[in-house]
Amino acid sequence: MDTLLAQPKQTFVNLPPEKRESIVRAAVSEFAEHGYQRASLNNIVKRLGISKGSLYQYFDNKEALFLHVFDHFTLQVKWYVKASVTGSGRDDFFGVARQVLLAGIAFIDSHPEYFQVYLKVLFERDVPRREELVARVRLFSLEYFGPLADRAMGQGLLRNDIPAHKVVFILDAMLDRFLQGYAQPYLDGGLALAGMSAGRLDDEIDSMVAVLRTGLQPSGTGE
Amino acid sequence: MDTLLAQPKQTFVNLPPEKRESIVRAAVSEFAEHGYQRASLNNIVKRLGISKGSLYQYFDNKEALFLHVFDHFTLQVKWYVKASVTGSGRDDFFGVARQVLLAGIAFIDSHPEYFQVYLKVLFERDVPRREELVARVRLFSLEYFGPLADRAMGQGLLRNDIPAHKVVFILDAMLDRFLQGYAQPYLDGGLALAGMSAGRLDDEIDSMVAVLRTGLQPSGTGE
DNA sequence: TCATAATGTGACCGCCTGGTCATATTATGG
DNA sequence: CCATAATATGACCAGGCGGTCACATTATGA
Repeated sequence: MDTLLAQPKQTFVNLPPEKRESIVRAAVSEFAEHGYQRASLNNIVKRLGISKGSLYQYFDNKEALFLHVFDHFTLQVKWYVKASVTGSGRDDFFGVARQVLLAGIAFIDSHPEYFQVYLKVLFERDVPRREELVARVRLFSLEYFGPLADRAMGQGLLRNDIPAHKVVFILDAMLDRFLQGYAQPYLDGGLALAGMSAGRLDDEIDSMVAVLRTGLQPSGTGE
Repeated sequence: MDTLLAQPKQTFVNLPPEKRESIVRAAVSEFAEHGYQRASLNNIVKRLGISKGSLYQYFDNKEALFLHVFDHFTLQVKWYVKASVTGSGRDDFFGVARQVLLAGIAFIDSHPEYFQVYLKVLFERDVPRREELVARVRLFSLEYFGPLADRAMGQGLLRNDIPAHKVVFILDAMLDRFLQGYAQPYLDGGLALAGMSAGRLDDEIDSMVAVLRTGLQPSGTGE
């Protein structure tokens, strides 16, 4: 699960870090804009001002470059989510959901193109090892919220007429859709999430979580 | 809003209906599999057993063919949704939501490739007139639920601490995500929606709507 | 200094793309 | 029957793709 998808060649590892980073950045940018299949290695080397031969000294082929980019993406996401939750109270199921949502927003703000790569993978058919890539991100979400939901259910903090896995589905759907809307303006259902001020965004998140609370907590529980 | 995006050439209109339909079907299939940019006209004519020159006698170019396909898609969707709601009680906001969800499922079942085309458009960047295309579908949803939500709010059937447009966002997000999960197995958050029996699917839909009800109705209202 | 290894280069390859057009085939109606 | 219009065809074009490779350049260390 935590193994890397692809290793670059030794030549790439030997590169000075700043050059490595600029190459990854250019690749992310190209994959974000065009998805996997339409992304052009010619474009990438042109942006970087290096020759195509060099790129092939760093990575075996287009697929290896792409998988390397995706490895970076998943590592970053997991780091963001884990960092956001430690410290805050882990007992409040919906509080954790709120934290994860905020972490997602923060990630998109600081790595907008990485998130675009992910969205492209979701809806492009012939991406190499696509199922595996998507599973890495989504299973992370399910594995993360699943146990939390089970525990909350055990403690009577969730409605018992809805199975825990369905609670996770609803939560996951809401969070994912919110982040998609934030990243892609025309997906936000008229909420104008994209480019919203941090304060107003917090309000949106709070009311979103409030609805989840009301809908998913046992009916007697106070707010 | 209801004007067509693109007209085929007269030669196409003159074709016998079954040939027209087979051409549209082949185009839908190709666009569904590869999205707009990677879809290949060569593939389409190969499948159909016609020459490329013929295709260009029917449509000005790739874009016109694609827009014609999308026109068909939007017309079908609107027809499905409208047909599903007439007859049932229009007063129950969440009942309507449930009907629309069922209509979406029915549409995907009978036109799976059309829905794939739509999903591809959502996440592909350089689709011609993409914003306009997406707006046609999403605005339909907003324009459809917006007034319903306003009315329900006026009748005190919705929580008054959440603005109506936010209610619409939540509803839209949930419906859309549910349909995406139904159409793309790896998006369903572990619910295994795809290929689910009709009965179990209805259960999933009912509990989804139940959560929405509980979360969005005024706190005193019964279920 | 110099042999060797590591790295950089871009012309080139076969393949596929959307699109064109001169030509062949078929339908039409006087 | 035949002239004309409508339609069908596929070889062809320029351009872009991922990938290769013989060669040029640079770094290394004895």
